[in-house]
Amino acid sequence: MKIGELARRTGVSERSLRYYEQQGLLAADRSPGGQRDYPERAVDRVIHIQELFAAGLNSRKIAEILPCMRDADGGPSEKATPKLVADLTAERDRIDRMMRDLANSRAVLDEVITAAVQPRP
Amino acid sequence: MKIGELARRTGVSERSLRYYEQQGLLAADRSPGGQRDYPERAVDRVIHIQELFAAGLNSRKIAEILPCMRDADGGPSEKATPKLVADLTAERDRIDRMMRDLANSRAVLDEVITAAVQPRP
DNA sequence: GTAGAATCTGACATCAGTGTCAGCTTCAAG
DNA sequence: CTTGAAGCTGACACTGATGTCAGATTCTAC
Repeated sequence: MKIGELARRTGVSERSLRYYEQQGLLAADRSPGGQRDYPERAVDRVIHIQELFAAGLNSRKIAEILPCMRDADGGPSEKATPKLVADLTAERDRIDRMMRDLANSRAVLDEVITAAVQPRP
Repeated sequence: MKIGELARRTGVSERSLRYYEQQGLLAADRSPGGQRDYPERAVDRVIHIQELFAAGLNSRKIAEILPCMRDADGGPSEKATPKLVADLTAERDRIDRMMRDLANSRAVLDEVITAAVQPRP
């Protein structure tokens, strides 16, 4: 599959897909003329990458995690090192914190919205 | 209270406090010599600002919301306009989406961690 | 073979909050 | 008064994923 189709199917821009390759997150074969040729699994991989970006991880960390993830083909190709596990645990804690903060922020917004819709008598 | 104390009490850098003022988020009196003098309520206000930043709102939006928030003194000084309510509702939806995404990302991390700690037989 | 769509590389811009530094002024304690 | 800590302004850097553009090349359908 060429880059245009992958972009269309994942909703990720071609620019970003090339960036992912540059960061070592997403490999691609090349046609004789040099154009990228992605395997079918790239779709899931890109989606995984986006999930991790959405979680606030940077590309370096994502590059470490990806080989340890179970993908469409089955088990992970690498096992996480103790250090990576520690890092990931820290990230998970950070996400937990972020979710609590977001819940709080949501409540703040909600209060403003409610107050505006149903003003004090 | 001067800027150093406010920074210490809120955990926000002096640089950021000055930036908040520049963005119209945080007013301060000035001493005869020109130094900022914050009221006690500024502490809560800064915390509110941080909450909203953490929720992904930018300073423009925060500037719109702040006057509509209930602060230490009681009721909001302004009522949210219909447009602001619509904006805030959209933000709230965005936060909801983000929380779902984070929950998903958390599960992804958790899977990697679990797989590493307790490998398949 | 040729036209047009798709892809390539490389470079520069953006956003927005924050860090940091320089040079100067003000404040407070002795 | 003096001295050192704290504050002020203004400027520049950074981060890091993504947008965008230019100019060249490749692919695909006719």
